[in-house]
Amino acid sequence: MDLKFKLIKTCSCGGRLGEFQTKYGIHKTPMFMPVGTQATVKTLSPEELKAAHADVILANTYHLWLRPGEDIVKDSGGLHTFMNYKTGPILTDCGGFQVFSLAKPKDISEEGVKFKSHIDGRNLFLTPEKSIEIQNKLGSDIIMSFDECPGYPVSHEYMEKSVKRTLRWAKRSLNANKRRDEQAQFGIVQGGEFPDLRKYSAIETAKLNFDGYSVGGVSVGEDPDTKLKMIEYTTPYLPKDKIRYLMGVGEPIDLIDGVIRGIDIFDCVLPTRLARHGNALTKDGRCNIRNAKYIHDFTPIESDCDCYACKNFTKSYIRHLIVSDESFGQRLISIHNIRFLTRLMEEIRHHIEKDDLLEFRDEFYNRYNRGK
RNA sequence: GGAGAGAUAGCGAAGUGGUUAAACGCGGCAGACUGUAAAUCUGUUCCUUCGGGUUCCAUGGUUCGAAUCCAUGUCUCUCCA
Repeated sequence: MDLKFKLIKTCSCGGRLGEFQTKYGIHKTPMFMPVGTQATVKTLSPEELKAAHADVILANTYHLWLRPGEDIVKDSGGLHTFMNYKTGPILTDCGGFQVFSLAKPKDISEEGVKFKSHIDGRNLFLTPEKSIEIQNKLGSDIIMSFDECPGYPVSHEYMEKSVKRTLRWAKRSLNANKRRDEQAQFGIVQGGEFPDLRKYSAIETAKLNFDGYSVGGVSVGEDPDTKLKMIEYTTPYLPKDKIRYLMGVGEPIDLIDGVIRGIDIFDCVLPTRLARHGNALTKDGRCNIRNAKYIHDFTPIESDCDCYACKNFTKSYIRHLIVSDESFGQRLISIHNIRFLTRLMEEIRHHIEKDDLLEFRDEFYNRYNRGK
């Protein structure tokens, strides 16, 4: 499916203002996508996601393959129907990251990856073809090619081998997609911290003519400077008329820095995971709502935030819920954190338009880190 | 009135002569979290001017040494009248 990505403006610092189209409408970039691995953005209903201005959301091939099984989702009418998410597109990740993050042993060969189920320990074999077949059955709007996500650090020698294999897997993933007309497909660039490999991976992946390109292998344990370099080594070699997707990055300042380096869309578990652990994102940095200093704080998490949590509840109350292990507290902070990031993206788009994104970046950075 | 059982740090609960300032859990106080094996994980939790000080109901005793043994007292629980 052609996403009809339109690059509206590139600001002087490199930030891109754009939009793309799906049957759900026009989607503005830069954009943040919340993660709903198991066909649910944890603790949130589709209505709450919409209210938090979530647009595209993620789901995961690996998890849904194991449970409930892609055929169940298909029989239900597809992922949108299964989870009743009707207001925006769904992107499915390919399962490559799970091969990286799940416990060993794993055995990576040309054919695919042998590893063990985290649920019952049974042997699994995931290949590019299998990943795409599952994603075809899930019926997401954007699917990801199967890649290897090496950790950090990894030797240049290994990374080169891995990048070339991921490239071969990208071709196989493309050939395996039986629903290209309905499901857009992205390729994933790897290459770790190595400029030559990032460049090679970007150029060669771009030759395959995907509908968009991901920067993968980021946020796998590297330091902040290296993370930015990984992006800088990649985006110059990606086609300008296609979406660039930075996978797994969601720290507010990283989103701005990513946009400055030419990224259009992001996904991350951070806002929802932090929320479940009692951390609210604010312009003044993270707010650990469990802290005793909020016991008597009857103000909202952020007074200028338009989310349901901030419009209706105080820090004192939300703290009480979190400390008491009440799920409503996790839900309220999840709503806020997602809205915080969607609002941040709105601001980023605004500042690309005004062409003062770098100034905004510095202001945001200073305020966000002032308490530290 | 009689017979048993017990009292350990904020709470619950180990520990029956030294390596015990006292396991473990909860609670408290903080921290981490980046394509979700995460409503998870980590640190810390008697006082301290960091030298040390004072602890296991109370008091007295035995011992080189006691939360641990003995005596008395106080309180709590169970059962029988």
